[in-house]
Amino acid sequence: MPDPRERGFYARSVHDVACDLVGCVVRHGDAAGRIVEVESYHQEEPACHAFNGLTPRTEVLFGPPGLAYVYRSYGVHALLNAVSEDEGVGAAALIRALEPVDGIDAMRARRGLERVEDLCNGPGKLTQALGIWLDLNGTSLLGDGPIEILPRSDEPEIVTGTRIGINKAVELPWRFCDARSACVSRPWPPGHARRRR
DNA sequence: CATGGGATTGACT
DNA sequence: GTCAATCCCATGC
Repeated sequence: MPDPRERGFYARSVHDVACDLVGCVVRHGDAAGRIVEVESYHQEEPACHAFNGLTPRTEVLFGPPGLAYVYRSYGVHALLNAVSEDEGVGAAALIRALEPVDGIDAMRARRGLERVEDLCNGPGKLTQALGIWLDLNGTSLLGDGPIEILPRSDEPEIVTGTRIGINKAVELPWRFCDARSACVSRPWPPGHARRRR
């Protein structure tokens, strides 16, 4: 598998990128977490911000692969994506949940919560826990910017499901989760350990 | 220029 | 299960 510190990792089908990001580690400053949930978005499909073409908001989405696309959601939260596919194609992998690895006390302080499972089990939660804000939109994820994504140290068992919180193209199975992680956001997809009989 | 709608979360019934 | 917070931006007149 390609290395997420190289641009080629992101210059592939956004679905492959999303799937391969599960198990990788995101670091920002002293805080880091293992990715346990990712969704893919592509310009050909109406749930993607790039569906309506190049606008001021989506400029980074169409930029070179390996950039962070950070945008404001519901006027309140920052959501972190990895820009994927070739430059000029609007596609990105939305990082939706992490298992805290490093800097857990700093995460607790930023989140105002104690339970480790609740620090990063949602896309707006993990940016708050890591201290990632909108000013990091457009920065590199390849190790030469403030946010870094490091390779897997193990091979996760991945379950797929439909994406969360959208009302267009809801049927596409473009959500990828670590089947065994306790930090996946709800609702859990079919086949997730917490949901098994 | 006015309006409507989110790739969410946390609090509450 | 419901709901408000909150603000940028895409859309339409």
